[in-house]
Amino acid sequence: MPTDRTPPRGTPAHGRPADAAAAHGTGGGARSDGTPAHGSGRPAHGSGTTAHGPGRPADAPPAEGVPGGGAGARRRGRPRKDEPALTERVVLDAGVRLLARDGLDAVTMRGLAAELGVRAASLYRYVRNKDELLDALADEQFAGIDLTRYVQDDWRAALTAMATALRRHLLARRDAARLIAGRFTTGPHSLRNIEALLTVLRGAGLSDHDAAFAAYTCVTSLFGFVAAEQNRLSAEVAAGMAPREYLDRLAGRLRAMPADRYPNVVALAGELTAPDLAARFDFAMARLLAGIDALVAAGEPR
Amino acid sequence: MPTDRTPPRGTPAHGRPADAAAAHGTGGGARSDGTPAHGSGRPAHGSGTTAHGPGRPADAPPAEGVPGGGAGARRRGRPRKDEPALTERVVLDAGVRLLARDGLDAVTMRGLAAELGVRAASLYRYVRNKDELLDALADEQFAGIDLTRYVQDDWRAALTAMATALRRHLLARRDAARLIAGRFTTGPHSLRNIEALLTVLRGAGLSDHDAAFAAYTCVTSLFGFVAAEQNRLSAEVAAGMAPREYLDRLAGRLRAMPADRYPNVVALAGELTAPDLAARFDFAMARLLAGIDALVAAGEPR
DNA sequence: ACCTGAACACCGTTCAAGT
DNA sequence: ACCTGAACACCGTTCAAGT
Repeated sequence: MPTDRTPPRGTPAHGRPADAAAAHGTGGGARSDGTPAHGSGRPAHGSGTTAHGPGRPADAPPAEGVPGGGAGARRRGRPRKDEPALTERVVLDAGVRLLARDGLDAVTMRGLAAELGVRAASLYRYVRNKDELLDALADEQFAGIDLTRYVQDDWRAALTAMATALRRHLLARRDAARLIAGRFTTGPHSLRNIEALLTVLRGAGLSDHDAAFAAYTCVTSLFGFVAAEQNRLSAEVAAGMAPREYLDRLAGRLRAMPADRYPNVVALAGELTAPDLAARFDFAMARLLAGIDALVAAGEPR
Repeated sequence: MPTDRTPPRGTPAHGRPADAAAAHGTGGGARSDGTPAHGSGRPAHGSGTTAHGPGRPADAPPAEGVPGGGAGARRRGRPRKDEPALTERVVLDAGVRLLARDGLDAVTMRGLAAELGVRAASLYRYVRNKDELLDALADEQFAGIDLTRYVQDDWRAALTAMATALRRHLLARRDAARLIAGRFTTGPHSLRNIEALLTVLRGAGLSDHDAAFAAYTCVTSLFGFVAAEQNRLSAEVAAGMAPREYLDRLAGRLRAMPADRYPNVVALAGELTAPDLAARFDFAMARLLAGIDALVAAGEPR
């Protein structure tokens, strides 16, 4: 249960870094241990049952602690064999693991190095900087989902299935939305899924122009929705409340607003704080589909 | 509640401001909904020109290096007068200024303190931590826009005008989307605009349930779109390229993909990298409107 | 070729101590 | 009551070394 929270007071609570974009100059910032183990209900995330990409090393061994195995004597240079020990792939996989396990704020160069039993400076042989690492990590979030399998003749059914699967996939990945929303991804995994989306939209009869624009609309809307959803979830966790309590409190706040200035907010306080985000998502996607349908219908007559 | 536990360890006198506990961890932050004046005339938001609250010392000298004028002797305690010198409002305004001028990554506690001619530790009397500061800053991004003025009988026209205005507003604010997309905002400025949106949607004839859900859909979709747009823009900047060059390069990359595996991506490379994001936004909003229209139409007959 | 220690210039946050 | 210096435990990144 998510109830155990309240930032740990012994340790400095470091604010949320708002991420790490700056390629230069000032670093990103700190990590916030404010977030606990990510207990909020929902299907188990981590490595679960999702389909993997093609020939990936899969979940890989969890990075052995210390090389050499002996005493604490760390020597310079590299240890023995002339196998690289590190590769870009290994670094990236460790990043994925770290992100899934401890969240985005725990993904630091030093932390990642520790995950690999190595020092931070070593990583710079495999990634240009942290920003590039996060870009790669963002694309990597799509490694485990292949929308191609949802392609079918009934375009409405296909789009609905894709949207549902994508939402579920992202929600199951810690901080995925926060990571993705913060950068512009055009990596290989993303493209595979765009391809599937375009297949369906063109199959529905949309023009090239409309298909491309509709795909963009679907993607940004879905990301926007899931980002908001994942943020709300972590706001609940940060507040140390169960979802229901958090929402009830919010509803209470809304209802307490001056009714002359916010009549609709007050009147709809209940609806606005409805807990079932899956229903809201279905609503959103249904509206989008209906909107696209209008375009399909307009094209058909000819 | 994360708020009340963790009493200050050493000093009993160091209790945090009473209102902080009352306001609760959520978005709104420490100030309750009353919110001080904050003229927010909207127009010039740039740097020096922002509207001020009531009796503020105005823009104040940009933090003179040394007080007293003489040697580098910074003394403890506060200097002379017993006016507070800092208030929550002043801190927040400085944050807004810093964000607008130097971007989100420049908003650090130390940097903000420097902006105010003060040391970082002083800020903790006015904000609980950086995360809360950013929450307040996120809501503050909506201080300068009032969607109420776009309310009108023609709901389609109203929604279109609102969406356009909101997009333009956010795009004009450095890193606004990145800031907002990363947190769940329920502050006073946000609520005012939600109110306007709900007014229009209910006016269109939607049920309470549908109006609330449609509002949520509009907001998350729009944020998703603008976040992607602002990210792309900053990706261009980070790449040090002109927009056209950046997109041409991207189009080239897409066209170079294996056509057997990504036939649609390759075929639509041009459309997918179309530079006119305003057109894409209009497309997205038109689809959403059409989707909502289907709902309105379904409700009307009865 | 690959990894490291050490350093640099930053972070957020706490707290006893000044005025 | 309000602000500060100093400290703590972190950051990202560079670079001259070691092996």
